[in-house]
Amino acid sequence: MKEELAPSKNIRVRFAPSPTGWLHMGGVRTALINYLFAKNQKGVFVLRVEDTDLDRSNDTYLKAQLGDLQWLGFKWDEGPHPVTLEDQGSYGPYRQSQRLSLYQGYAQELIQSDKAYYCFLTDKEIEVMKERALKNKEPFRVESPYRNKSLEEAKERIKRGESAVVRFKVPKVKKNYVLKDIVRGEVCFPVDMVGDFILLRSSGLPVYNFSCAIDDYSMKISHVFRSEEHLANTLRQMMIFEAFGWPLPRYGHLSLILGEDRKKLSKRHGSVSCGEYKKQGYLPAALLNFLALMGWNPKTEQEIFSFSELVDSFSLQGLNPSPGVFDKKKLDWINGKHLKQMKVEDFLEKLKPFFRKEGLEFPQNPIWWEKAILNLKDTFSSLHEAVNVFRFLSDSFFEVHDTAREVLLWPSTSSVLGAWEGFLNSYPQEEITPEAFSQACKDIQKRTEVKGKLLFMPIRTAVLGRPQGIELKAVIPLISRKVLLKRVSILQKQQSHLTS
RNA sequence: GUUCCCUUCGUCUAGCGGUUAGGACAUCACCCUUUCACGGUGAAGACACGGGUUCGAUUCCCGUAGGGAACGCCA
Repeated sequence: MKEELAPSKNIRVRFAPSPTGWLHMGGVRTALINYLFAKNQKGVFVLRVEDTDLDRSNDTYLKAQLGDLQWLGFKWDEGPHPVTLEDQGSYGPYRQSQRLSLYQGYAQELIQSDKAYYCFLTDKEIEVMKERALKNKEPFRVESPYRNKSLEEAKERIKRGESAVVRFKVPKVKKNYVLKDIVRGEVCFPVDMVGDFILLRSSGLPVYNFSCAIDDYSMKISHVFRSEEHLANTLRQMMIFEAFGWPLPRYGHLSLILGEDRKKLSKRHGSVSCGEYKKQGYLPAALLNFLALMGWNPKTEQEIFSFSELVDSFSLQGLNPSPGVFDKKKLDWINGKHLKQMKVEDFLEKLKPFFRKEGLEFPQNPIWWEKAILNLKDTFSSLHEAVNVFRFLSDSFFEVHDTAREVLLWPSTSSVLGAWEGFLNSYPQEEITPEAFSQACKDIQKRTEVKGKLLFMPIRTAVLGRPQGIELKAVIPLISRKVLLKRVSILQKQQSHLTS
């Protein structure tokens, strides 16, 4: 049964990425749920860096992840500054690599109280044990012969230069550990589910389960939301908390995000990093909206949420234990909805970096922009799509698309183009109004006796370079007469080339 | 293999003993549109199976099946 949470002060949650790669969508969802809970409860959101794997962690990844988190709109109350990496908050340092002496001290405490021991098993010896277990179809668990050796003996070996890890002495007395999970209710683990796991590596660096437990305690973390794959780790961490006699934080294990093949979302499913979605033109608010709706339900029929609406409506009861498949189509839809709700100036702001990247140039005139975005905004479902549409408005861009070929071969096309050119030449202003354009179409139709798609497709091709696409009435006022003339003449040249 | 988790339309989900099983994405049709899209209307589409408990199970319990995850000196 799910347990109701008593309202509690001092809510402190954390998101604890490890800087060994780019920020992953699963990570974003974990961060989001933690954040929503913290902020909904007026609690503290801590960002802790789990960089005890020195070989794989680096500052490039760390900065990229913090940057992405910031881009998404997360603000952490405590943790490293996104640019300088300088710690902010009174429970620091927030990078585990800077807390090593803390872990070593606690490890000593466990060793002294006989709850942990030095183990001298080599990789090779463990490998042999594993193979034997596999052969006998037994579950593999490390059974260290050093578990019951005296501390004096161990110290003697270390003095001689042997390298040792510190293993936790998993208690053999208790039968089961019961976790009261916020999203799954009671989860029961048998003690022998895990063997004596490593606390400290031979290098003296802590392993995830140890540093995580120590830090959740010492940073006074009240609630931990993390993905379901950590369930077995939680058992280990519960044991560590028990060994120290510390009160356990509340845990909530979030359902996994799956790819279309129902396997854990990973690189082979395509885009999984936050940065890729950013690059593709998704809005941060849309990404968060989409992710929030996987595994969480607002209990209303609302589907489109701003970040702050998400914070306001969040509740633990909406959390769902079953895994969910990442549906990009739905993301696209949500993104489109967010795009349509955007103010013109915000929209332009989001679009600018994409224009820069594509090398597109546009009039500086703000009135032009206002009109352009207003006319076209509702047809986009992503910024990427928007850029592709705006491309047609750029003075410097005109390309005759392959699909125009057929149109150019129609016998009536040449007279339509001629009439269109004639209209442009005689039009007294640079900016053509939608009304003038409609009238022009009627005139051309009357003069050439061509109508329907035979009329409109050549004109659209003369404007956009292709017979299909954006509505002409919306787009004509945004392109100057001069540019339109240039485009017709290019097309006419191609046409005569093609037909001769 | 062992342990743990999960199971309502193709997908995300509502449902917390009595419902015509609700919504959304996607799909299809129609409307709007002198194209594409947007938008609008509508259609089709689900309780994995077998036992209990109960007057009554999608809902509670137990099995079975299926799927997933974890079993590192990764996190």
